Amino acid sequence: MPQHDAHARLAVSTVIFALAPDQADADLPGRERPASLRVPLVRRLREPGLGRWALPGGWLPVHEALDDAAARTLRETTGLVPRYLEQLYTFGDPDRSPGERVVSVVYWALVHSAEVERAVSDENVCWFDEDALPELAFDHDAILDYALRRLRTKLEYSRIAHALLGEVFTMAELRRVHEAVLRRRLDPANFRRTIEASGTLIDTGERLAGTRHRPPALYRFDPAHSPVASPSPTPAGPPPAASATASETRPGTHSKDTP
Amino acid sequence: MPQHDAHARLAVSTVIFALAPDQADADLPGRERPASLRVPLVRRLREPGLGRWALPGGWLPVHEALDDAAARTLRETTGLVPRYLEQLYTFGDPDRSPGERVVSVVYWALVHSAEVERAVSDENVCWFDEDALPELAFDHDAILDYALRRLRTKLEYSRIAHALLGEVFTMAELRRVHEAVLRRRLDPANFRRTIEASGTLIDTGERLAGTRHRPPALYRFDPAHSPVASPSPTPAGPPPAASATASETRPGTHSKDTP
DNA sequence: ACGACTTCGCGTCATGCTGACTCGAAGTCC
DNA sequence: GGACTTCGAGTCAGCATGACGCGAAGTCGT
Repeated sequence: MPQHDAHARLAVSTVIFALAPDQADADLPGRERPASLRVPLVRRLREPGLGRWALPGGWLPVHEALDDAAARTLRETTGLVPRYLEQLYTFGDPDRSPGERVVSVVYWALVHSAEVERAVSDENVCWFDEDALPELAFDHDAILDYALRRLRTKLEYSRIAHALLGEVFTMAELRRVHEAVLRRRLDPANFRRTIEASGTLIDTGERLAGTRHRPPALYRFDPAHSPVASPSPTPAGPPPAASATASETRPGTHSKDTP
Repeated sequence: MPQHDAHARLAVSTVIFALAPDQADADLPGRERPASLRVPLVRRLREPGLGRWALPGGWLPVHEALDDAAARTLRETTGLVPRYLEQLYTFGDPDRSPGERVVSVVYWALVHSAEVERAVSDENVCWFDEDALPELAFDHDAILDYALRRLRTKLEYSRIAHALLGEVFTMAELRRVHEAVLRRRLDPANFRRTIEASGTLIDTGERLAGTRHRPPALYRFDPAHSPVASPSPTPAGPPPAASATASETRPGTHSKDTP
């Protein structure tokens, strides 16, 4: 007999990453700062954890796909439309939330800089620098740590940095994205060589004017290389067309399930 | 007002891998067969999908951790106790299961050969060869494909092959595990060099007698190297201590949630 | 007993990727 | 016009990996 609270509730949350708007209003001569990642958080308006910062998210409606729910709650709470959205992990410890049992399917997303400008930002939605995070509600700290690790490792074997940039960009801009994510300086020459060898870039033939030095070439990502052939290659990514299961099966053992 | 079916139901399933018991009763002189992976499946005894093969699993009890539920349902349905268990992905398309909405948190596990002997195996639980799988219920085919890809890619940067072997093993046995997973022959000499360089093996000093050739050394995995320092290294693995979230937050937007 | 046969275990060599570094090119700013 | 900046291409050394050779150490057959 199913009681109305005999099951865990399902929530969907998302960790969003964006580049900190270029070191504008920097007092130093514009160099040396490796740029940093920023994360939007929302303030909780209800118990438990009232008043503390948390990842944007919401309950999962019965008829909505997980991906859709992640994208929707993201849009509703922060106004952001992600360029990259992938499932991260499902957290479900019984004691994570005081009160009822909540299982959260967590996604992680990348948005590009321009998108950040349009984003909501009031007293209840705020962007935090990666290394200046407040104390978060529940165990969202650990989730954020995990998402950061995933972003760093995934950047090394996948080409997802473009999701943090605009349509066209210079080699230096792309390199600074990598530097911000990996948190270390990269040699410009070697970086160029590696990227060009990967074949994921297309030279637009145009150059960026207005700089106070030699005008750099503008590149664009090869769309045929981003969704690197849906089925097989993306190893840790979301499964291709796969997306559903139901294993309410206990053949050998009789369960208390209603028949 | 929460109706009793206003939410999706939560299930937990597991994809289990083991090595096919060494090419015993092989008619050929024992060589050339690269060994293969085997997967235990259970027959569904209820609708939907009655009679078809599916991944072992069950409903998630309110107070049980996800990992525990995966291990328990695994034990109950197949009698297996995994050596390695990690969350794979959460599948939750609204239309995956006819009838009600079911979201499944899927794990993947490795068990070693000896464990397979003790495993349940009747008309409702059966082991299938990786490339002789039956048609599965729901979209469990896609899930299995995804788990295989994860196993293959993870084997390359992590040392998890030992989970498919016994306590001690020869270099050739370990190599054959890699060959079975990666589905290609590996050079014995180069394999030895790479493994030894990784420093994850301990030479027991003993040798395996009874072979019809030079007796190979027996190795054991360095336990200090398997859980490669919990916190940071394991990139795509399960989060270290992290394990819980609750993002029932919709600050900017009023939701239908009960306050 | 002894040679054939097997795999083990250690070695070399060539190749390719990566980090460190150099240097001319091409703009802007003073 | 000269100083200054970054761009973009090149060289060189170190390290990991694939291909391959060969003596070592057992068992099996005659």
